[in-house]
Amino acid sequence: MTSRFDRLSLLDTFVRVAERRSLSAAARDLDVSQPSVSRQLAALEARLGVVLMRRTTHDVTLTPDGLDLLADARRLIGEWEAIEERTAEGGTLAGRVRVIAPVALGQSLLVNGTARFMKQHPDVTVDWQLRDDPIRFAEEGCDCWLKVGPVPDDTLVVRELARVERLVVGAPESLPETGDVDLAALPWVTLGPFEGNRIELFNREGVATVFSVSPRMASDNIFAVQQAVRQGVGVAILPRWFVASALDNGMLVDVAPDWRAARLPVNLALAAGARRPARVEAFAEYIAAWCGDRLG
Amino acid sequence: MTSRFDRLSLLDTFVRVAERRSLSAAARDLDVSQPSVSRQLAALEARLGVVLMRRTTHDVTLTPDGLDLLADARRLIGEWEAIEERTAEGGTLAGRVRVIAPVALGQSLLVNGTARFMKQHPDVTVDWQLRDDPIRFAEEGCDCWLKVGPVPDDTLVVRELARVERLVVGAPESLPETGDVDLAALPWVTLGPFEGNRIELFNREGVATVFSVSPRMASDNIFAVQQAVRQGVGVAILPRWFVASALDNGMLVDVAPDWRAARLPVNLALAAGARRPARVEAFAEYIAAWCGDRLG
DNA sequence: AGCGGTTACGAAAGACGTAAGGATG
DNA sequence: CATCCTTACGTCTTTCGTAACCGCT
Repeated sequence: MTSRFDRLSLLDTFVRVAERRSLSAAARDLDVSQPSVSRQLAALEARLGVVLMRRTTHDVTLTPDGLDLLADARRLIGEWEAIEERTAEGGTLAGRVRVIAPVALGQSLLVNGTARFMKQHPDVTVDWQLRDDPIRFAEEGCDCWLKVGPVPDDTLVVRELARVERLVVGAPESLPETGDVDLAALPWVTLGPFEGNRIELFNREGVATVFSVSPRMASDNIFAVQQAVRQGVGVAILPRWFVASALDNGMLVDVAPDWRAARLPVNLALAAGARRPARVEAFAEYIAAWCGDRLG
Repeated sequence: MTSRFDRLSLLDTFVRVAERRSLSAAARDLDVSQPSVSRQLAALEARLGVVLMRRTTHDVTLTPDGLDLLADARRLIGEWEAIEERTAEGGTLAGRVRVIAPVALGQSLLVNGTARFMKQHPDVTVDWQLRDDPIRFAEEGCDCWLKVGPVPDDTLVVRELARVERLVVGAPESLPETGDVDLAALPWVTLGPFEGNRIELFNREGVATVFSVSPRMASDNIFAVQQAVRQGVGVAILPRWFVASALDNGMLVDVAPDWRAARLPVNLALAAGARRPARVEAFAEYIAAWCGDRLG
């Protein structure tokens, strides 16, 4: 009756099965027999008095109870790992860190920026997923979520990395030579998630100016917007970190040096446990420093 | 080599031994043989690669590593309990909640106030420790810490329950009959931890008045101060909740209705885990509501 | 000398893997 | 019908309690 299974191992198998959606696959991962996984799962369900997974022969799906457990299980496992790692101090970091980040931020800045981290910690695997859709953190098995704008999940610990400066840029040849430009009269290219047709800018004193535009082009992809601007389609609001080199080499110009769009916060979110595995803490620390330097 | 011990049980025994400062006592508590405890402790130490406790024949003391582990171990155990309780929903709460609270707050308000909670949850034991010294939360095995003033421990989650109103009270017969009193000229009784010889009061507009007094009496005990005031030794600054009934029945009067001392925050602190056992959450919720009603 | 922690040993319990059974797409 | 999960069974590992041993006050 008293299952002498290690409760943390039980959670571990549970998480593995949930991730692989298969008992057999989890068994291979964990290097045990498949019946063993089956028994452990059954034992966990018996212990909690709840059905965690609905098994059909060709798929395994979490019940609502299972979904609830998933986040807690991952956290508990992580906290145990943190304990083991802390006492075995000085040891080299190892394991996998799963990161979700916005496409734009990830493919240019972040992935490049982690090269040094990867060299420093050769046994750590970083698994990047670049996507812009809001995620259900708890269900993803994600260790570290980077997001532009507020993080809509109060089960997470959020740290603001930077507030990115955004400015109006255009291709130099497509702009009037006169110093003063009528921003509202220019053709605009807008970046989907952040602007509608309403542009709001602030000068150094914090005074706002608002005007409507009917964009010549709109896209949810920041690279597409930049390309369009370079080719003279119009002007756009883009983050400074993204256009810094283009500004330096003259491909783009700061159309309205006195005006800036509201700064957008870049946040880093971690699961809310009291402790996290050392590899996760180290990665978060590293990426925070990197972003602070580059985006601030 | 592969210790098949349940890691959470290992932590549980470790905590028990730390609390009882004895392997034998812990064994009795846990209803296992004493050698079993010895083995589990050894297994945990082997697993973490650290000596957790220094055992002499008549005492067991934690090493620094052991001290570090203690808080984490308690948290992990609590979080597992939270998992078990959440799934076994609707179940009746059980177990022990250890509370540390200031003497004054505890012996009058709090302990009385929990009567209904105790009735609602007959299987929950509440273990009150009333003391005013700052505690090392992590080492105490405390679930819930009530404190007046800021909580100097960033490993805790703090919730402000109330900001208590404090007013100048005196015994009616010992006061001049005239409406206007010169507060600085009255004899004072001061409450140790909160006042020195410098009294600062605010009127409704938030304007401050400061004056020095040389107290006729000083004490760190709020009951002693109240007694002295009632017997006409002098006036004192006391919290409204504490003197409310004395004000109602005329034993004390509000000496300076236009002036109030700065409100003192009453905080509730819990260990910072993502989840806590249901009994702890329930207790915290209850005591917070109670204090909000009575102290606000 | 007594109390308390560790080590030794036999016994019992439980978890594992292999193999058979059953359900589903 | 093939795949995947569950149940059955025998083996083996591991933990448990009892008992002897050792150290400290």
